[in-house]
Parts: sequence; structure tokens; C-alpha cells
Amino acid sequence: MKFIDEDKIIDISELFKIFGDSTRVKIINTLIDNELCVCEIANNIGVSQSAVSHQLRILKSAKLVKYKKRGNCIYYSLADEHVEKIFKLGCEHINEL
Amino acid sequence: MKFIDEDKIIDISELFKIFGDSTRVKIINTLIDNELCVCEIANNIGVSQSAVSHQLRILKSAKLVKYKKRGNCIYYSLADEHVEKIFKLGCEHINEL
DNA sequence: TAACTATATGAATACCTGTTCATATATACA
DNA sequence: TGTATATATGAACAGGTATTCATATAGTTA
Repeated sequence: MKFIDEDKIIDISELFKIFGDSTRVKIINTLIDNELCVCEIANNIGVSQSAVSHQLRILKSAKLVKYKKRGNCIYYSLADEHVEKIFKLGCEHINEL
Repeated sequence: MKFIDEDKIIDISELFKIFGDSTRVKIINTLIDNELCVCEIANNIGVSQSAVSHQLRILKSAKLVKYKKRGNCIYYSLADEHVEKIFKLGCEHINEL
């Protein structure tokens, strides 16, 4: 083993697994530099409210997004710059293929 | 949509999906700075030859690994520095959680 | 309080994916 | 040529996962 312990391998693959779904990537993409509520996200990406909510739960539990309540709505945003970094590196790779 | 077109979202999620499996991450991890044949990979990571071969096919078709024949064996290595970059960024994220 | 809106959630379903097992292929070597 | 070794591959199976639908929850406003 070179860079990481065996037991971290699982964590790393779990992290990437979360980026490995188009609905979640759409959510991350629309949240870059934005703070949006659930129905705005759903409208932006053209996915049902329920599906977005299910995926937000996954993103939340992986600490990839954070949220705050304001009025009647819950506003989501990216948790930290790491998320954006990983996402953008993926974009770069795709663009260079 | 902010950074990428709708149609690239699929490609990006497909890319991350490949990093989202522990066997493939183990393969990538053991190939960092190494060129190894299939059975060496299988031995290193403790996975059957068949399973490794199946996963190498996926990594190959995504152009994440390259290979060359030498003697009786086929030696695999990482395709380019992008693969290592993405992998290491994932490691960083995990280590900082 | 009643009605409305935003969000979350559980169950069911359909689809996808990784492993195993058996076997094919192909190369090296005696 | 025959045997051994390395790798690939197809089918079958099991487990996982994303969506939908129905509904619950909770906050807001009339």
C-alpha cells in the first residue's frame, strides 16, 4: 500500500461514490457559488422535489453540503472548498479527454 | 448551470463512479508509481484474479490505466497524472474530516 | 385554528453493478 | 507439440441504489 491505509480505502471510495451519481452532481453544480432552497434546486436541475430531498440527505450525511433555515425554506450550499475542488478536477479531466 | 453543460454532467458522474468502488481504488492505490501485472495487483490487494481483471477492463475503457505487454504478462500503470491527482484530492478530503 | 407551503421520509419497484465460477484464449517453455 | 501460466470473459447471482408515490411533519400566514 502506497499512500493510504487499507481502512481508508473504503472511505475514499465512499466519497467518490457520492460524486458518482448524475443527480447529485447536478445538485453540486447548481450550488457552486449559490445558496438555494430545495425547490429552487429541484427546478434548476429538473428533478422531483422528493428525489432532490433524498439526494440532499446523502450529501448532508457525507458533509458535502451544509444548510440553514430561513423563513419557510431550507437553504443548502456546498460544505467547503474541497467539494468544489474535487468537482472541478473532474470537469478538467473530462474536458481534456 | 454554472460550470459545465448539462450533457457533460453525465460524463463527470461516470468518471467519479469509477473511483467509487473500493476494489478499483485499491488497484489505483497500488499502481501509484508502480507498473504491475495482473497477478501482482491481485496479490497486492487481496482480490481474485478474475475480479481484478473485470475491474481493469472498466479502468481501461475509461482510460484511467494503460498497459503494455512484456513476456508472458501484461503490465498495468496509471494513464496520466490526472488519475493520481483526483485520487490524492480524495485522500486529502478524507484525512481532513 | 385552518389552510397552505416547504421539506422529509418510508415502502415498493426497477435497475445497476461487483463477485464468483467455469472456461476460453494466448503466450512461453520444455 | 504438449503443458503450464497469465489474462480475459460470459453467465448467474446477490446486494445495493435511485426514483416514484403517498404521506408525514413542520412552519407560515390568513
